[in-house]
Amino acid sequence: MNYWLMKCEPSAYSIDDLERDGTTSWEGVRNFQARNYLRDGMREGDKVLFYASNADPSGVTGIAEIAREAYPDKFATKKGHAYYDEKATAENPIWYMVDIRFVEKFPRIVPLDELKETPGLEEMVVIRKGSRLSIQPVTKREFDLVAKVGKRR
DNA sequence: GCCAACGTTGGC
DNA sequence: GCCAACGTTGGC
Repeated sequence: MNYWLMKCEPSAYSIDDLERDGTTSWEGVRNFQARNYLRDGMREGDKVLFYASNADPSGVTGIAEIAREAYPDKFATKKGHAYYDEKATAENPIWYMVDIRFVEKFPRIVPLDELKETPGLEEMVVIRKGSRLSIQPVTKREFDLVAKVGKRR
């Protein structure tokens, strides 16, 4: 099993939205490295740290899991849509999406500051300066640590 | 809202 | 294939 961190601005979609919806599609990834992780790395059942970016504070708000493996991002061929890409075709979709399922909402957010201060998380991609990837791999150790901290209190 | 860091594009 | 220009991300 693999572990991931997925970013989203809560003004666009939050852990509360995911709890309400149960399952949601994850479209709009338009970065090749993030696309590769999503398409080639994510498998059904993989666990996800759900991260709120551009938030006050930013941080991990809960856990999700991969409900459906990568399939072509249908919005890439939808003309006029914000996620439209003229280079994407049915034969060569370029971009992919997955479905994720709600697992749990932490009783409290684990803010970025705390991730930075937690021993054992020094190598986490998300705490690195200038780390803008919206989909990042996480080790099992990192995942378990963040989950433990998030469930505390 | 600012701006540093980063990815992408396109001229050459 | 270099690199300047541009657009975007995301912490602050």
